[in-house]
Amino acid sequence: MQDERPALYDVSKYQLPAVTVDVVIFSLINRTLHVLLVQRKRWPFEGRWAIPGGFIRLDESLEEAARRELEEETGVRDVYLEQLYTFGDVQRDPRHRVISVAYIALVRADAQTIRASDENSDVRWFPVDHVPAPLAFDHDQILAYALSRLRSKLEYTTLAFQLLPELFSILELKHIYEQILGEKLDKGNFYRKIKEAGILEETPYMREGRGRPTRLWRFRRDRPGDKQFVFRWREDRRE
Amino acid sequence: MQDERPALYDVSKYQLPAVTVDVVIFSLINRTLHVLLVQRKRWPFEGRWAIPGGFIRLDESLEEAARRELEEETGVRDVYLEQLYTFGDVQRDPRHRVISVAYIALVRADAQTIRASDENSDVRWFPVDHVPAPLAFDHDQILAYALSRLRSKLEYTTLAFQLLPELFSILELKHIYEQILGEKLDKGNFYRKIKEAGILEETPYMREGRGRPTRLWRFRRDRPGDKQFVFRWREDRRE
DNA sequence: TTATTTTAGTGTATAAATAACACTAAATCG
DNA sequence: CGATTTAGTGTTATTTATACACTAAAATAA
Repeated sequence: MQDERPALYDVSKYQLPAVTVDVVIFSLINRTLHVLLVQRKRWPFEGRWAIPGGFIRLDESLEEAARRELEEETGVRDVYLEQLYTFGDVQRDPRHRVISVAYIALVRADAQTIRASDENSDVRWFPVDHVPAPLAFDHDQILAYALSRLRSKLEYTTLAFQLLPELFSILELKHIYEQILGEKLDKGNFYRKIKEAGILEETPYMREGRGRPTRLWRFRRDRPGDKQFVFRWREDRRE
Repeated sequence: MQDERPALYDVSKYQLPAVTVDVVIFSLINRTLHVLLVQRKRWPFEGRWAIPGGFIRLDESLEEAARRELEEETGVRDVYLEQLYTFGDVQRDPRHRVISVAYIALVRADAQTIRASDENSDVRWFPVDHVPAPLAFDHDQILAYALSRLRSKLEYTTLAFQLLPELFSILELKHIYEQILGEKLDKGNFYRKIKEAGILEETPYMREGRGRPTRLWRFRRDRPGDKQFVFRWREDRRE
């Protein structure tokens, strides 16, 4: 118990579980939150859709494995990535004991280098409220947890910006919040809060549409470290 | 990539990392937040203090492993347990690739069945701001993260109650908040908020001390499911 | 060419939550 | 029996949230 780790030669004495890294990849497509799923071709759960993932290699960290997986599936580098939770129930995979470290990735709307475009692909984007349930393994549970984490972090982090392109309007940002929180927000209050937060940088650009043109903004990465960002929309949330 | 999991016989083709479960065990001792550490007896990090942990067995879930570990170290069952984070840097253990799933446990002040009492033990409680740093492996990092999680969850969960005995005074509860948050709270505002939250149940008991005796309360587990518990002391926190 | 529709953006009155701090209460201590 | 100690309540100013009405600038329709 004290010396809980065996010496090197001891490792072989233990039966080891397999470790995978699964990445719940979100993106905004047509103003709707989507998640990337892959279709399984073999037993178990043949034909079911699953969260993309793969075995960890001994020479890469968990996050490196997640980034590799992400790039393999989407071709995208340089995205927001965050560890979600580790799922380790004994029977989650019928073949072998598998422990899965789940990550969340947010891919920007304009970074669509993705090979998941055509209808017949075995890699596809699904709107988060229309996934082909049940998913393989315990992936319904993982997805549900990822969404819940997304919702709760939206309010006190700048996470929403990770889903937007470089330039965006304030109402587009509001739309993301509404998408993820699943509720309407007041326009005036949104404008006020987001401006007070001081995390937006005005650009000279406008976008024209049907009504009045809209100003485009960019996310200020260089935020003056002094005051912290808090952006709370509701009080009664938690994970 | 699509079929990211090999069939059963394939598992042996991969080199597998070892998986441990480490449990950061907190308790309140003499009104101060303490963490349980064990002293290593062998290389690597011989003599250094470490967060208790052990290898996962194939027939137990992650949480079961954490509970087993916890009971081995403290003799305590029935405690608050929550998964913290999974640490998997390649070089965190010099012997072998080890991925560690860290948990937080909160042990109630009155449940001191612990064999960590005497000074010469290799299992000991340390005040969280006086741990014998550096700890073994990356355990300084794990402990720091555990504390930060504890702080942020304190405000919107009933987590603090897990550290208190069955009966406690409101000022004792306030003291826990101050311990963990590391700042003084206003007495009047604390009384008001905790009472409005409706999570305390008054008991007929009092405790006598030097000044005016104090009323004892108990935590209401049977909270009427309707209104959610929010108990925020500061706005500018996150993890 | 003017009225209507559409989307963008601002302002304001009220309600609610928070923070600061002064006060009262019940016991022991000297 | 007054001072001290710890417990607990009350009051007010300030900040923040909420609801909702208003103005603005473009396209489109009459």
